[in-house]
Amino acid sequence: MTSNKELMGAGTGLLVLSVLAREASYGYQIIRRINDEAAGLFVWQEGTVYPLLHKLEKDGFVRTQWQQADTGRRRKYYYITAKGREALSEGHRQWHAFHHMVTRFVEATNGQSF
Amino acid sequence: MTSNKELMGAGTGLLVLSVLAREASYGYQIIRRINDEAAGLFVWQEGTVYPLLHKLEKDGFVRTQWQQADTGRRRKYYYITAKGREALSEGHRQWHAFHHMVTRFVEATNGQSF
DNA sequence: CTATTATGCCAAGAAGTTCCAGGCATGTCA
DNA sequence: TGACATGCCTGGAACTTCTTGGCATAATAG
Repeated sequence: MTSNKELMGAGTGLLVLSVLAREASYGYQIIRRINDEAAGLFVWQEGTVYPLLHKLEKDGFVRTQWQQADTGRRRKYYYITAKGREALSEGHRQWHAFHHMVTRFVEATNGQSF
Repeated sequence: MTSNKELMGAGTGLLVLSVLAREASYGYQIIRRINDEAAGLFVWQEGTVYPLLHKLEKDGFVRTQWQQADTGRRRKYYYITAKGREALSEGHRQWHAFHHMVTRFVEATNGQSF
């Protein structure tokens, strides 16, 4: 039985994992990508994302590797693991189920103003 | 600028407000309705919903009234306010925007396994 | 008649998440 | 040189949710 907490928090991990499923990346870039894509809907702070990345690593959903960029700066790259892809798939499934429920509820309320 | 926290937490308030937009109800019944509708996807605890209801009241999204049921038991009925309906409408809008973003992200990852 | 279950409200404390506000270091550009 | 962007991180505050419990009445089972 999935807890509500996991489900709600799933949205954040889901976004990060989906970014990494496309291409390995590092914290600073992940933050920019997601905030760009959010286009003002929300803004993730560094203090939100770095702890989340550490948690994803602890859970085995990503692995990390320090790399030296052309610029000379050190970057901590995050790679999604097989387990991470499973979690992404499952999370996506649950997300849809939850969204479907929310939509059904809210749209049942009335036919006005939406 | 909406914070991420508000957006994620919005899902819970959204469900409760949408229940109340259809029909005034009381805590115990709200919990059962939502858990029934969730059909195992998640289970809300009383400890989650009652504080949420108090918060919705404090924010002016609902007002309350004690009533005596036919059974003789006291029930605290929650009525959605105009402000609550506005919040529901706005929350619904944001929820869609967020869901759209999540979907776009996740489905961009690959064409497999979903 | 009594014990259990269902109804109905709530709170206290723990655990987890996110934000805010920083710190620290290097590279780039004016 | 000084400011800004990049790049990592932490500590503490604030908030949410869960767990576990209490309290009281009504319905039902034995």
